[in-house]
Amino acid sequence: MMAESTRRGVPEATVGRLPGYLRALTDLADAGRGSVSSEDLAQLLGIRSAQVRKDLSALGSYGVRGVGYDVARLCDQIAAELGLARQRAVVIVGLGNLGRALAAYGGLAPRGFEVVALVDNDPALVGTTVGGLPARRLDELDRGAGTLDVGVITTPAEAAQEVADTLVGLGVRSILNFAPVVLRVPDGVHVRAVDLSTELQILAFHEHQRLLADARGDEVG
Amino acid sequence: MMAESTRRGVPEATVGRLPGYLRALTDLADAGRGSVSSEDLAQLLGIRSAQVRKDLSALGSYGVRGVGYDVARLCDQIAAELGLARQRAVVIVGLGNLGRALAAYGGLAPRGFEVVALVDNDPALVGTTVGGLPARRLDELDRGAGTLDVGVITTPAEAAQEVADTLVGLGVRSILNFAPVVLRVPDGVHVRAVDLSTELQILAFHEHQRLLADARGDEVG
DNA sequence: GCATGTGAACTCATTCACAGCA
DNA sequence: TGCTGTGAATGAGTTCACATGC
Repeated sequence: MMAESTRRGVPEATVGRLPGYLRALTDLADAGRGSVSSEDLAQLLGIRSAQVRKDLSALGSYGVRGVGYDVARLCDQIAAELGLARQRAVVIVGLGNLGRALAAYGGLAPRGFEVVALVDNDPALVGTTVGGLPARRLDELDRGAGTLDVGVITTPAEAAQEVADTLVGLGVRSILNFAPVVLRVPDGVHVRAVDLSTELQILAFHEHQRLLADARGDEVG
Repeated sequence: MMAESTRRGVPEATVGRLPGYLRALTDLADAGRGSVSSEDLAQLLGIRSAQVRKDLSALGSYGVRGVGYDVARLCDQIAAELGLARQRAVVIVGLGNLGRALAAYGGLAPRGFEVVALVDNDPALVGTTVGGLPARRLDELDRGAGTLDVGVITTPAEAAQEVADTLVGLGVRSILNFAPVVLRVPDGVHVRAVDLSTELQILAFHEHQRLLADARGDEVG
């Protein structure tokens, strides 16, 4: 069956860069720039211009040959693609140092994400407020919270799977997991994992390789 | 020219999974498991067994056909590959909520990373201690800190590039950047970026796509 | 028999190079 | 002329399927 207008199917690698484009374009818009070339954007993101053009043309975007892309329009285009028209409701589960830091982070609301609920099962924390929001128990969450779009898990590793199960039960279909475990979730639920140790170990690997290369007296690769 | 033993060249995608293997194997070792199959590991990491075998054989690893991999040995093998024999010295720059949370995080030391210095340029913070370490100014960092392996940047976006430049000047060649900017660094310096808004926006994209799909009454992909 | 290790097939992503159009 | 949009070429990563060896 033929597609109505262009068939959607933005490559995952492109999706991963869209927030970067959006950030750069927002900055350009704030600076009063009306249009921008793929080469400029490439510089700003640290990638190649052909990549930029491929990415943007995957959105069905309209650049102007010989001129570039209209900054404001491309902004809107990408924001729409990311579904940022609607504000998202975020719940943070786990109010340790990291959870509290994220709860207090001011960079979310202006980017379309509003923290609407905080959760911790530690009785000492329940009832206290962080950034104006009260902490509740996970099992009280269904009431009064309205629809939740995104769950952020900042619990210890041991608790994370159970939290994820509960969130999925509440209808959450997007999870950002900071706990160092692989979460099992049903099809249709998206999980992204952020792990500090993992990142550091990857950096360590490269440092180690450089060390080995230096010891061998290799040319710089 | 022929390689001495197997030529090193672990694919980047494999490197990204090594910390996950290490975590799973550490857990297995703690649980007293002596050996493990690629299928078991695949389950634990949420990937396929062929992937596991490819990854591990890239390390020149010795599994035993018909049996599996020796847990303790594979642990050592991967730790060696990641260069974790040596403890790494980490400096955290930017002692806002996130920086302080990371400074207080206990999960680093056991994984080979020791926070040896904390930096912030806010006079109100300099001299205070977080997790037993005093906060100093960035320009005092060269003295008494010994060698720094990894810089973690948790400053506001505006300050991040300057901090990165300074760190590079101090000999740091691995940077973990939490600030929402693309850092420019010389060749040979590795940067990994972690950005909360980016992650959330990627999740939002997929949620948005599901919504569109639902509205069209599509089959589940 | 059973699970590893690996060539080959395949899918996904990046880069090139140039046609097409303002 | 200059910059976009894109087919073609290349490269990276994943999956398949089976020969290999304990």
